[in-house]
Amino acid sequence: MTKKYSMGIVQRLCLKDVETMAASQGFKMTPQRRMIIGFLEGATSHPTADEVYFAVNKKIPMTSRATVYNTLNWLKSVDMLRERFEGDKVRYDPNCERHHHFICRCCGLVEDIHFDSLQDLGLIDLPQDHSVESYEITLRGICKGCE
Amino acid sequence: MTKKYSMGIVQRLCLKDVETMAASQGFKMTPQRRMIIGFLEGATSHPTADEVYFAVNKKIPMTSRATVYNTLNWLKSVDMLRERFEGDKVRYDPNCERHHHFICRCCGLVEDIHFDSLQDLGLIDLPQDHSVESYEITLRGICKGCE
DNA sequence: TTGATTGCAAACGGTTTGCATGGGA
DNA sequence: TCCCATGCAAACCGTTTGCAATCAA
Repeated sequence: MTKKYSMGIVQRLCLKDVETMAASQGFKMTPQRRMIIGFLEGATSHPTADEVYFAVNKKIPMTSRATVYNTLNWLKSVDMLRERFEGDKVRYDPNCERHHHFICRCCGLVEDIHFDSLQDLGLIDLPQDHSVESYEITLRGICKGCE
Repeated sequence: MTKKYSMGIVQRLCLKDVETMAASQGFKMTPQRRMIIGFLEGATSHPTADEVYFAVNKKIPMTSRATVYNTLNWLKSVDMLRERFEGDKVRYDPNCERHHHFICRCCGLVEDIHFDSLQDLGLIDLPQDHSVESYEITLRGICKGCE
């Protein structure tokens, strides 16, 4: 499964975009894939593979872990899903817009921070020795619920 | 192994500090621990557990993986070592000073960026709903070697 | 002396793989 | 029809655990 797909700036994973991409790249849509994508679309947090597995099986009690991983890796390989390591597990982030994160050191909550809500760093300040293409900011602290 | 230790601001993992901490907290120093810490002290990159294991065994050919993990977790639990997920594996960062990172999307190189070399964000811009204690910036791009 | 630390090997948990079956296009 | 995707189970791999032996303090 090589990376063949690029659609420019994808804001957020959505079924419609995946259908388009699949059709043009020769991938097949299946009920399982639609369920998985549907769940990710609506996810406000950053689910783990297992959370996807259980959520999908609550609706269609017949989706194997292999299919879940296969689908997640497929979406990752076409840049429609991001993998992040948070706390101590891998999580999947359907938000492909540039954004930052807030992580609560108490409960592990991860919240997206809209890119524009933090000031732009300004490329002038970035180190010159490497070619920097993007950046993201991770804020750490205590969330409202834990305070 | 509960977290009992706090030494204020630790700049960078060093054997001397660990010896002091161990003595005051009732932990024991062993040749294996000294080797592992010695390796981490001098590491310019962010080694994986396996890299530590092989590096240490090159010098003392008798340190088990269990001991490596045990020591890494011990240092982590007393805030003298940080765990990071980079690329697709867990890595250990002996630099406990506030700093940022540059990650090469081509070779996976991780380089520390001195905190002061990026402008301070200014807390005014941070979201008000959670209590933000710190932040770090991850720069992504292509390193000099890969260009 | 004493109990923390070690090495070993088995266990564990998340992810991937091989293969035969099933189902989109 | 064709071959991509699926389910299952086994394999894999990094990490943790249980236990008896060892050794730092």
